[in-house]
Amino acid sequence: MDLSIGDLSRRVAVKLPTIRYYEQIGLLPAPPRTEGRQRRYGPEDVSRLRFIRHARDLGFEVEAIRELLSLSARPDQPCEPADEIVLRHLQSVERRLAQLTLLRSELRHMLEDCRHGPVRECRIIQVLANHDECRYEHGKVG
Amino acid sequence: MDLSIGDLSRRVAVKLPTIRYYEQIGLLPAPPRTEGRQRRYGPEDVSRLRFIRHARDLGFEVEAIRELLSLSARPDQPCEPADEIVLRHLQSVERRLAQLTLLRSELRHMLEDCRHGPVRECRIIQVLANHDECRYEHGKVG
DNA sequence: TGTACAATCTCTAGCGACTAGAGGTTCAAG
DNA sequence: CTTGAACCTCTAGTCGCTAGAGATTGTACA
Repeated sequence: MDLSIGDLSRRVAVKLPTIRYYEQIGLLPAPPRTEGRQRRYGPEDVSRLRFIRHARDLGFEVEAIRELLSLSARPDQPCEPADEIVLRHLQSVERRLAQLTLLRSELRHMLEDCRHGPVRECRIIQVLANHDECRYEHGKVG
Repeated sequence: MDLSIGDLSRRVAVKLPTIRYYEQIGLLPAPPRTEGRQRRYGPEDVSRLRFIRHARDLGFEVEAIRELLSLSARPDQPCEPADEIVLRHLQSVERRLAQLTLLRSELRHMLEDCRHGPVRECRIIQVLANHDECRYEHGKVG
């Protein structure tokens, strides 16, 4: 039950160059090759890649995933370190949510205030030119 | 009233290499130089950089800022194009908020379900290994 | 005027997590 | 045995900066 990289890609829904990338950065082990140097994967690789993909979908960074993977390889150890990783991620998601919520109000107000006249009278442009006209303080948002 | 790049940086709170970067990508015009090739800025540059910084803080992409800047240079034109840029951005912020909200529940549940035993019994690791155990469908989140 | 040193200069490379493309090789079906 | 899809490696590009090296310039003080 050997899978080509294309088979693996379709099964796990991870793009082919991404799989090679994960191998390159050491998230996935380098698989055995055919005589013609093509990669062949087994069921272990399928699970591992699924794990990675799922964690990425949940927004975990590669470094966090690396830690989670190495934790899952030690089933007897306590799982606090995993908790901590998830908690840190949750907190960053919450910070991000707070920022974006503020940002959303700001953008809504800009649109509401717009009188649809010439640019000269446009509140959108005015607010951008002058932070004092903002309703809220806001920090950087990516 | 000529400002060095350091003066400008302090005034607008934009880092020095970032100012040079904005010049390089054409967001800021190339300023006049001293005999020794050091940049000297005037009040126009201060306003323009403030505009840019504010828009970046609000999460607008550089391309959007480019358009907003060129709109603000034509005060007689109608401001609908500016509206549209802001609206598009608002919509992407809203999409992002929806994703992150879902993600937050997912992470919270993972933490709640954790029994703090060994990794073998850890729901966090189990959920990551198997998407079917997720409470929600979730797409990619950055 | 001399000198020290902070500020500035250009250039290149790195970040994170991929993605795209060129140009060549291998596999598998018919 | 031929065809062509799938695979290979390698480099470079994405976005919006940020960091560093190594050289030059500006300026405050003696």
